[in-house]
Amino acid sequence: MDAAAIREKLEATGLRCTPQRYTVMSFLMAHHDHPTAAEIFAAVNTADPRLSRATTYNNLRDLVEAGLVREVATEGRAARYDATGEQHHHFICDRCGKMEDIPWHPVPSPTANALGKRVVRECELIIRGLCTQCAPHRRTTPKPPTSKPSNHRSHN
Amino acid sequence: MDAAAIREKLEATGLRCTPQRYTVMSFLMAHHDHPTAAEIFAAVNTADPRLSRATTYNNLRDLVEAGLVREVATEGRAARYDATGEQHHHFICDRCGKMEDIPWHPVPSPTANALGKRVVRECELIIRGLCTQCAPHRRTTPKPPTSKPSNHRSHN
DNA sequence: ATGCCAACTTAGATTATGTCTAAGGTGAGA
DNA sequence: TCTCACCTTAGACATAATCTAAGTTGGCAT
Repeated sequence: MDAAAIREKLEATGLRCTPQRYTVMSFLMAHHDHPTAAEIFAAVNTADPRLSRATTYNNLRDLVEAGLVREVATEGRAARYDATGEQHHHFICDRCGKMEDIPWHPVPSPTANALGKRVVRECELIIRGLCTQCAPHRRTTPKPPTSKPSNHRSHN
Repeated sequence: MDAAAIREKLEATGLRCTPQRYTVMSFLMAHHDHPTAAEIFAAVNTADPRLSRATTYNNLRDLVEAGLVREVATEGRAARYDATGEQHHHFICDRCGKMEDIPWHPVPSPTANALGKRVVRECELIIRGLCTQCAPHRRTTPKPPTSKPSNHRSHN
């Protein structure tokens, strides 16, 4: 997506297209691996050292409120973001914690009975299991290369 | 579930049934509202002041690793826990952020094609929308009583 | 029975993540 | 050209989680 399109997207929601905001939005649209706020900050701050941490967080919040970006639900402590393009499901690896996108397919909503007066906007699937890299190992060595540290209580 | 049953559950996974661990497990089995680690600590520490914060976190991690407890995926920053009893889906309110359980119903796994070599353990639904309390309001006042603070950049 | 050792607990320090404060910059429209 | 709302910023602060180093406990080998 080109610059003008991003600008339009932002302005359509009432947000000014500042250089900082543009940079954050543009980064998110180019990275579909659910970066954390810290990762986004590191990347955009390297690209443009003017961009401060507070601004990164402010802009992420603004973009989420505007509906241009979503905060994905994960077990980790750091919030992860995703420029809402096409909808997709998520796969979370039990062993390495990695989160991957799974192509969208519609899922059945619970019965009206189970939902009561709740109003449903969307239904997303969280699939758990072993990712392509971890599946062959099954339950051998505890953790693969880059992952959640997970250093249990290794004690002394 | 009585004390002996909890003890057996713990010992079946190789964990000692210490008073502290028992207290944490027992609390989680009695509360199905996805308490945060901080809430769990506050509750168990009040019940038994010997129980320290580090121990609460250590035990939660041990229980999760043992598969007796799960850490639920949420957008919030604090991890939330759930004693794995019967499976259920989750509903997250867009407006107040509350997470509620939805009775289980089986959901279709994605096609083998979309999954590749991944091994699926379970599929959980995350349903988003407006909860019973928030639905009537639709998009009127920004937030209900007890919720995510959400105090945007209110500035000066 | 005793001593060992791994599992466990603990208080407090430390790290990681996110938010707030107070000040200043920017630009569209009066 | 003034103004005011919107925006950015550095750094202080708050919150959530983990680590450290020391002590406790209990099963078990001797």
